Amino acid sequence: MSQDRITLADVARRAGVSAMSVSNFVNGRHGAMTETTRDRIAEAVSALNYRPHSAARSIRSARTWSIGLIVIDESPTYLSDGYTTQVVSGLGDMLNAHGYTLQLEGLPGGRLTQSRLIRHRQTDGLCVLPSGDPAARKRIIATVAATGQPVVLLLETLPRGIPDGCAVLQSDRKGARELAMHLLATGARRILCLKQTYNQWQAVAEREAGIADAVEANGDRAQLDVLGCGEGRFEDVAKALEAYLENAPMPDAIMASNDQIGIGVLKDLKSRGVRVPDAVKVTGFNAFDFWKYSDPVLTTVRSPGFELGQEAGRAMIERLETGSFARRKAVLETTLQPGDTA
Amino acid sequence: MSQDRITLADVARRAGVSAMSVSNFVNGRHGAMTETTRDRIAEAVSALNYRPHSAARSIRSARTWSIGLIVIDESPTYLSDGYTTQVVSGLGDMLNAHGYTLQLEGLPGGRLTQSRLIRHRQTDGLCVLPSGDPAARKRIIATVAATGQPVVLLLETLPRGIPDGCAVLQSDRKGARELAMHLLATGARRILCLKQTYNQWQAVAEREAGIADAVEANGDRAQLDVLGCGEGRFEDVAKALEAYLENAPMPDAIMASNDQIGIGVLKDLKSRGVRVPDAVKVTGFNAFDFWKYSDPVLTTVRSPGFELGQEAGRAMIERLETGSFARRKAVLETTLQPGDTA
DNA sequence: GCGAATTACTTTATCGTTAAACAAAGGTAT
DNA sequence: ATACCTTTGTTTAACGATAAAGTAATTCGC
Repeated sequence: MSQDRITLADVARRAGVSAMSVSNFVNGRHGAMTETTRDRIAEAVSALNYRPHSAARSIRSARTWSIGLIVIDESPTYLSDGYTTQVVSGLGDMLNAHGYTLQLEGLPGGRLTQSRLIRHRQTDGLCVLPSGDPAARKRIIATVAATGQPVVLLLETLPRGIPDGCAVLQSDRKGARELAMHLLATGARRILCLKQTYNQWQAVAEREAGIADAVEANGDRAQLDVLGCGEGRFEDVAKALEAYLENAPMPDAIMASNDQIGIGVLKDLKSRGVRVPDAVKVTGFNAFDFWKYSDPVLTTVRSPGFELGQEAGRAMIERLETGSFARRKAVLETTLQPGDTA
Repeated sequence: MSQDRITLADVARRAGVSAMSVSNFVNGRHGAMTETTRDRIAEAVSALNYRPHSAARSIRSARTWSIGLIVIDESPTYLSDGYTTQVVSGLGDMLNAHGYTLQLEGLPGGRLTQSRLIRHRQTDGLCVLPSGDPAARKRIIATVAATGQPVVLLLETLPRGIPDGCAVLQSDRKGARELAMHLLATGARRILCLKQTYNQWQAVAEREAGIADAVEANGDRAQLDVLGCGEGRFEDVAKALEAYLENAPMPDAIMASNDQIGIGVLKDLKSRGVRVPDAVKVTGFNAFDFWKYSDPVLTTVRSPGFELGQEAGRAMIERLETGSFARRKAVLETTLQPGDTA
């Protein structure tokens, strides 16, 4: 079976060359190398099943070939949000394709200082998907930046004072504004925005702002109410709507800050016997690839989660290979995704 | 700003002690240490913002404090399946709580040999979520085991010849059997099983076997047909059902191998005007926490994905700390999750 | 009151790799 | 033939931590 702890020296001994030559071979620098030498090293490497010791390599070359992703989430199931998983997939995909490894860590904002990726120097750079209120998010970013490592922020603008950082965003505000304008254009006047308040991402605030933009552009003819609904589970949505409708008439449109809430709204309205979209229009915003499973199919906005992760990886790799970030900010486009509910 | 490259020696110099003392302090061995010394080291560590260099630590201690998870998936969005994300969350949660880091890598079975986690020695152990046909899965497991690292298999039984391994499973067969028995007990005779054929997990085969168990136990009174539907998207489900119904009457029950397919079936039947569960009973098997979003709510089986990930982490940590796996196999229970469709 | 054990450290050697400097052999220009 | 590259390697000295062994001062058993 595979004899353990095979080192460069073992391979070198068998191939009858120096350890450095083996190192050069393993790292793809066979430019200046006789075919004979190359073959003998190749034979020895595969015969001994040599596997480079990453830590030893890292200590000398000052590169770990590993990138960390810190997901700030209040729940232990920090990947439960389908959007997050798309981001992770995209990032991992890009990193692996370029020879980097992804180290993943999810924790609540309050426990950030316990993060191993922050406390130990074990990555070449850190990506962060922050959540929390604006002050908490800023604190989180400052803590990560204090490690001195390159930082890529996901779904969060780069604050001043982060010299070695970059932000990768998506057009949440614009996407939400266009969705709202569509509703207003098709006759809606009173809009209710239903947003999650559990994990506060900047993107969610942006969506709210985008809706407000559209409503304001319509002057007095339109009106906007905003309602929080905690984690956004069915119970949360039902409770929030119940409370709202006690003091207000049914709105013309309900805009949810993500698809999960949107589907919750659809369910609740169905149980009330309210017809969608005739009586009330409903929209989501797809935090996950979920809209098409609802019945009727939810009108929503597609978020480029996978691409966002990829872009973050690309930016980080460029930074590591050129010494500085190519740009301080990248914005990916959201796209309106028509359905049957608006 | 944070002066980079602070080493143990720098901290030791400032605190007026040896590097070893700082090392002991940082690693929590302050048992034998004067309060004065401890305080001076603590001051120096925080004043210099010292962060241990993981690679340097690893090279001497032969521990990386990092565990790899290899997800075999044919799609680049290897976390798109919600069940997988639960597993990753659970594993990450358990590892982080015990001071380990998670390194995540997703790739198709055919590209396994390019895996960095396999080619490099950079983790203390490897967890694998295999997919593919049985022969491919076996090959994958053999490749991973050949690294000589401890292996934990997820949703896959441990083949012979893997001395340093462990399997963490869930009772798919039993869960599916009970679900099928419930259907048979409430009058179903002709059952159609609709399964994904894209990422072939052992768990999916087990579910099919469980259904077959129940049908066989009913002798000639019951009949089972099995149909593949590719990735399990709506189009796939619709096409598969269409083809089936050309040569066969509508079955009494349709059992999907996961919830996504189950919801696809519900949609398709609704478009055909078939009433559920009166005309046809429908069940899923929750690969993701999804059932409750369907309308009507899908009758399904809860899979303990998060707990499975946790258990895998626990097993691996025990292995690393005691030198051998406490048990070769752990099976977590699935639970019937009643809904409105059966 | 003396050797043995304990406490609180320090010293030394080393983990496996790579950066940097060096060297020998062969080829080219002059 | 001499000087000067180029090619194809080798040698040496780290990188930053920890295991293991060592040491000086104190406490303890009897």
